[in-house]
Amino acid sequence: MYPFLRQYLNSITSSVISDEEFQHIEEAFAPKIMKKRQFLLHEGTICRYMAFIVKGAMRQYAIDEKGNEHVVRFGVEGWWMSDRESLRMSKPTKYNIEALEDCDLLIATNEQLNGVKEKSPLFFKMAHILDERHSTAAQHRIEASMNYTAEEKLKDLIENYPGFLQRFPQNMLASYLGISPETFSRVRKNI
Amino acid sequence: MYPFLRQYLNSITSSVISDEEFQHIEEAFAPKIMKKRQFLLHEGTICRYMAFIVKGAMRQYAIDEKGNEHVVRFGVEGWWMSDRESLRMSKPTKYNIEALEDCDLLIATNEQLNGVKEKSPLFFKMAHILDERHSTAAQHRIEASMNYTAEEKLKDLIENYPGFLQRFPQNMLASYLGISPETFSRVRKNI
DNA sequence: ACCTTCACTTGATATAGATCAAGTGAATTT
DNA sequence: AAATTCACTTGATCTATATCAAGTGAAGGT
Repeated sequence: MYPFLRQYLNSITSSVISDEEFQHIEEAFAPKIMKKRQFLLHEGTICRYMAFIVKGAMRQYAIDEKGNEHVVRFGVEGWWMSDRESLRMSKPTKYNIEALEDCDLLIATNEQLNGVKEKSPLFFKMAHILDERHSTAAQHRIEASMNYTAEEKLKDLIENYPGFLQRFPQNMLASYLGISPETFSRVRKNI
Repeated sequence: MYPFLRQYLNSITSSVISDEEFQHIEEAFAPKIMKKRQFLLHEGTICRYMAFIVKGAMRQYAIDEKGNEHVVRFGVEGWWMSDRESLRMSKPTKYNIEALEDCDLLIATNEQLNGVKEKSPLFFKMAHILDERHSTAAQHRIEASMNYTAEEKLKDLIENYPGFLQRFPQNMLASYLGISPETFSRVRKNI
C-alpha cells in the first residue's frame, strides 16, 4: 500500500521523500479495502475522505432529475477520488463514488489531510501540482465536450487514457464522454 | 486601483488585512491600463502576468484549426485573467486575452506572485479559495455543456452571471456557451 | 444446465441545433 | 452625409446524434 503512494509522491514532485517525512503521511492515511459495487460516497451524504487508489478502479457519477447517470470521472491506480467541495465545506454531495473493481485504497479525512500538508512540504507540493493538473484537465474537458464530434471525443479518450477502453464498460465511457452508448458503439467501429 | 483589490481580498478571505501585509501586495502588483481591443496575451507567446481587473471587461479565447473563435471565459471587475498553465510552466499559450472595454488592471509576474504568497498569508489563503472556486466552476461548466439544452445553457448563464447578457455581444456569449449565434438569438426570445 | 440479465450491436426514425441565406437597423468609418 | 460594416434576427434546409426497437452472445445467478 504505502510504498506505492511513496513512489507516486516522489515521481510527481521529482524528489525523494525522507523516511521521517513519509512517516507523517503513513500516519495520516488508513488502508481501506472495497469490494466491487461498494460505495465510497453516496449522494446526499457528506464526503469524509480523500482516497488514493492503490489498486482497482472506481467511478464518480451524478444522477439527474430524469434518473440518468452521468459519469463525471473514472479513477484507477495512482488516482485520487473524492468530492473536494463536499469534503472541504462539509456540504452534502450530489455524487456517488463506486468501486468498479475490488479496490485497495488509502484514505484520509479532511483534518488529516490538512495535517499532512502542514507537516510534509513535499505532500503540500504534490497537492499543488495535482490542483494545477486537475485544472488544466478540466479546461481540456470543457473544450472537448463543446467542440469535438463524437468521433473526436472517442479518439481523445483513447489518446489520453488508453486502457480505459478495455477496462470500463462502453455505456459508462459513453456517459463520461457525453454521447449515447449507440453512438459510441458505431463510432468505435470506424477506428 | 489598490483599494479595490484590498477590499476584494478582505471579502474573499472574510478577514481584514493589515497595512503592513497589504504593503507586500501593493509592491508586487503594477497598474496597467488597456484600451479596448488591446491584447494582454497572444496565442503562441508565453503568458507573463496574472491580471486582476479593477475596471473593464476582457475575454479569453482560442482559435481552432478552422479559424473559429472559442470563448473560454470572460472577466469583469474583481476577476483574474491569465493562462495559469503558461504562466507557471513558461510554455506557449494557445489563448488570446483581449480587452473588450477600456480596462484598469493590476498585474504581477509569476515570481512576484510567488513572492506575495510567501509574504502574505491572507493572499495565500485567497489563492487557495480561488483555486477551489475555479475548480467547482469548471466542473459545473463541464456538466452544463454536456447535459444542458441550449435553452438551459442560456438560463444558467443568466442565473450565474446576470449582467453578461447586457455587457457582451451575443455572438461571444454564444461561443462561450458552445451554441451558434442563431440558436442563441432564437432561444433568447423564449425567455 | 437453464434462465435471466446485461453489454453491445445494428437498423429505422426523430430532433435539436448547425448551417446557409437574406434582410434590417444601428454604429462606425470615410 | 453617405457608405460600409456589424450585430442581430428570421426563415429554410441539413446533419450529427439521440432515441426507439429488435436481436445476439456472453456472463452471472439459481
